[in-house]
Amino acid sequence: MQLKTQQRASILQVLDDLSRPVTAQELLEAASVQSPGLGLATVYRALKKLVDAGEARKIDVAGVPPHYERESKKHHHFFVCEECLKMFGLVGCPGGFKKLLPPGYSMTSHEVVVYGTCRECSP
Amino acid sequence: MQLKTQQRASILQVLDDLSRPVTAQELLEAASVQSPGLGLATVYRALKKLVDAGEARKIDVAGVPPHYERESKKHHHFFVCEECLKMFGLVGCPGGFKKLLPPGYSMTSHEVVVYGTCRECSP
DNA sequence: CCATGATTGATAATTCATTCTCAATCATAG
DNA sequence: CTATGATTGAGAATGAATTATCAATCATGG
Repeated sequence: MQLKTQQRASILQVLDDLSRPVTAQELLEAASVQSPGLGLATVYRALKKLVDAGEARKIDVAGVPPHYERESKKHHHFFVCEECLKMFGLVGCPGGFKKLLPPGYSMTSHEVVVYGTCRECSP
Repeated sequence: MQLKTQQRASILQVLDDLSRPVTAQELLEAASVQSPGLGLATVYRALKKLVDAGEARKIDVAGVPPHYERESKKHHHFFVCEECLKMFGLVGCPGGFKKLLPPGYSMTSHEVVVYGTCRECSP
């Protein structure tokens, strides 16, 4: 049986409140405010359950460690700030990716990552 | 001083001949035909030199181990076959990524990965 | 309130890609 | 051909993310 614990509640709340993808470390630090002494293993355990349940997803992108975010049906692309290395979700999509495929190839999904400077880090 | 060895020649030739990004393992297996007994460390050493010299580049993409390809000024996007997990280069780009950015954000580069089924794996 | 099984934190262990170590071998200038 | 320094292969070592272990603690049905 799945028990309700303060730790998991904090983790889920932080994942919701910070509305951008975060690393397990970021999540640990943010959720530790609510749940002092929180352990990294607990963060990973919570993330694993959420991902398995389809309520969160892991995002692997070149140049930064893996990030996690709440599953959402909307934005599915990402921005990585080269200054602070934070990741942000992007809404919308240019489309037109199928045109890039050679004959005989078919597309099931696609991923876009934009690198640059976020507002906070802009001069 | 940089010596010319059979191993490095094979590695470079395979990287050129297979005109698609490959993993260090794939490279080892392919180059072993020409250079029997080739070691993985040698492959990594050769790749490191090529990357440092700007003649090859490492491609990190979600779902597959890192791949390497000869540096080229042309295609810069990738296709990953979900069946055989091979990676292929794609020519062209839909563009229009800057439109996705919120105000205050700027773009320096972008990456696109298309997932699907390659010709070989298509029914 | 209590028994019981779930959860937790700390840390060891794992996994994978990659680099290091080192003795043996090889390429090449002279 | 030979000395010398570069390169090699094998396997150990590393670094980073993640998972397993285990004793202690906590949540919850009864």
